[in-house]
Amino acid sequence: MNKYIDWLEQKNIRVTANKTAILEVLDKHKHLDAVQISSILDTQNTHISQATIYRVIAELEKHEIISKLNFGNEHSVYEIQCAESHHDHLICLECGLVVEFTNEKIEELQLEIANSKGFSVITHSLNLYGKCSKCN
Amino acid sequence: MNKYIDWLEQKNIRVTANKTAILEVLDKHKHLDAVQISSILDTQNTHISQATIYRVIAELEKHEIISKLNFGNEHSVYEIQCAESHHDHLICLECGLVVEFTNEKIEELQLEIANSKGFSVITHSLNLYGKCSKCN
DNA sequence: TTTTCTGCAAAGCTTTTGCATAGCT
DNA sequence: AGCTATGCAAAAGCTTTGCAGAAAA
Repeated sequence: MNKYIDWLEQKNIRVTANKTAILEVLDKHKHLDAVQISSILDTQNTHISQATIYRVIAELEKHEIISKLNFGNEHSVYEIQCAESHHDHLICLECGLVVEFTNEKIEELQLEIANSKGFSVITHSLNLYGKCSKCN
Repeated sequence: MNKYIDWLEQKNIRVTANKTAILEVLDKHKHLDAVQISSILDTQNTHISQATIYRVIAELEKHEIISKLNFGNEHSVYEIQCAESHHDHLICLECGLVVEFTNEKIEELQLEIANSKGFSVITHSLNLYGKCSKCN
């Protein structure tokens, strides 16, 4: 509860029930798009207008409390970013399972490659698509 | 010219002027979305209805002649896939420059990671976002 | 009190679909 | 001839915006 309020206050964002409700949904069910967030809130009898959902998401993303991810063909999905370290994703194309991972060597190699092409890296996204152990 | 016809024939797709025109645009200007393809064709006095552009893109993607890419916030863009080996992308957040690269070690590490999580990898996408040498 | 947030309804964009005609093989 | 492709217009989705009233600091 207070966790979400803390995140907002740390970024000097006005605290409202809508914002904490959206953060709570995203914290419990990761990797949701705006429409899914809306649906889950409706299920919980916490209806929030779509306009507000989009506005809140945009603000949270701007302040780096949540981050936008692209998993292949679908729409962008969001996950909590603050209080979490960077990670990459393994996505099961069969059942949709998402597993997070980090790998130091890959991060290093990425910097080397960027360097060799004259790029400085600000961020990156690495998604591995395949089948999880259950779907194989 | 004939290159595009060959690609289509190899996949048993009916050859039409619209399809070869769209392939030609994508071959010359990489990483375009549907609207950009439409605009470029209009510039060349080769108007193709949007419905057709979307239908052709979908068919070309389904047959793996082109592939869809997500570069961060924007819409999906497309690039020629057939006759090109897999590669990853460095994207300049300032000027939009896209540089392609491949790295054997990263590919190997990806397989190792996936293995350790019980995943088999079908495909992957690795995008490095930053600033190119000109924009730094 | 002042600023920001919110809902509603409308508008904007991108993408998809139905249907009749045109084009490829 | 038979099957697929195409254009047009309409529909469907998702996202954004204007505005007036509500809530937070």
